[in-house]
Amino acid sequence: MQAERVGAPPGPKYAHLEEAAGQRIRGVRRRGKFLLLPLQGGARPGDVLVIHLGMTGRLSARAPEGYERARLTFQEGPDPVLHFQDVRRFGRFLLLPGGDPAGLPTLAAMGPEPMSRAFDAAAFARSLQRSRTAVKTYLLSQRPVAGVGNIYADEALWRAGIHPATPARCVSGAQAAALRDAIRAVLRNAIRAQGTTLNDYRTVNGALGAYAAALSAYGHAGDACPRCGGTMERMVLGGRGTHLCPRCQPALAGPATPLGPSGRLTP
DNA sequence: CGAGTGCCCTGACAGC
DNA sequence: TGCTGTCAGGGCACTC
Repeated sequence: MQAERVGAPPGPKYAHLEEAAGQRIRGVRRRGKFLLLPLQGGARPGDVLVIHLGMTGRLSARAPEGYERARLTFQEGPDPVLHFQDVRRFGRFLLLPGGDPAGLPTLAAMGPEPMSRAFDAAAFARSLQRSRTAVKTYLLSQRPVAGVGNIYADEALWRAGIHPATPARCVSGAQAAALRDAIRAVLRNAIRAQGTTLNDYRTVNGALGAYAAALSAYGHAGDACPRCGGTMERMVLGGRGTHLCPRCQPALAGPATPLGPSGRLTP
C-alpha cells in the first residue's frame, strides 16, 4: 500500500503519509469520529493511519470530481485506489508514527464509546463533575463521551430536558443518567437512519442520511417544540449554533419529563 | 491548567 | 448581474 497527499498543502493534517509505503492495513477501527487503520510491515511497529472526515470528507473507490486531498494505492484487490475527497479541508488523513496519539489531543483524551459498557450513568455523572464549562461545550470536547457532535449534542440535551449552558458540574445525577440515555438513543436512531444530511453529508454509498427529518431541536429555531409547543430558540455557545426549548430546558433547573428511548414521552 | 476565543476552508445564500 | 458579507462547524492553537 502507498499513501499520498493530493492537492492539499503539506501540514499536520496529512503528516507522515510517505511512511505508509509498503505497509499493510491490518484492520479498520473507529474511535469517536476518528477512523483508525493499524498498519503492519513498516520500519517502526504500531503505525496507525488516522482518517477524520471533518465536515465534508468522503472516502470512495471511484475518483471524485474535485477536491481530492489524499489517496491510498493498493497492490492487490478489486479496488486499487481509495480516494479521500474533502471540500472544506476540515478532515485529516495522516499516519500516526507508532500509534502514539500525542499529536492528536482530542483522540488521546477521548472518553468511552457511547454504546460501550464503560459509558454508564455513574461514570458519566462523575466525568461531568470535573468541568465548570457549559455541559454542551464539554460534550463537544469528546472527553465525557466519544463521538457526539454539534447536532446530536443539541438533540440529546433537548431530549433530556437540560439547558445546554448549564455548567457541567451542576448537572445532577438524575440529569446525567437521562442525558446518557438520550445520547445513546439519538445516536442509535441517527445511525439507523444512515446519518443526518443537511447539505453535504452522504453515506459511503452516496446516499442521503435520513435523520434530518427526525431532528427535534437542531435547526428548528422559531418552530414549535414537539414536546411542549413552546417556541424553540437559537443561541451561540462556544462558537457553535445551539438550539433549545427554553421551556423544556430551563436554565439551571430540573429537567422536564425526559423522553424514553422510543422518542416518545415516558408514561 | 481550565476556560474562552478565533482560526482554518469553501459553498450556499442574503442583501444591495 | 455581480459583488460583498455572513454563516456553517471539528479540532486545535492561542490567550488569559
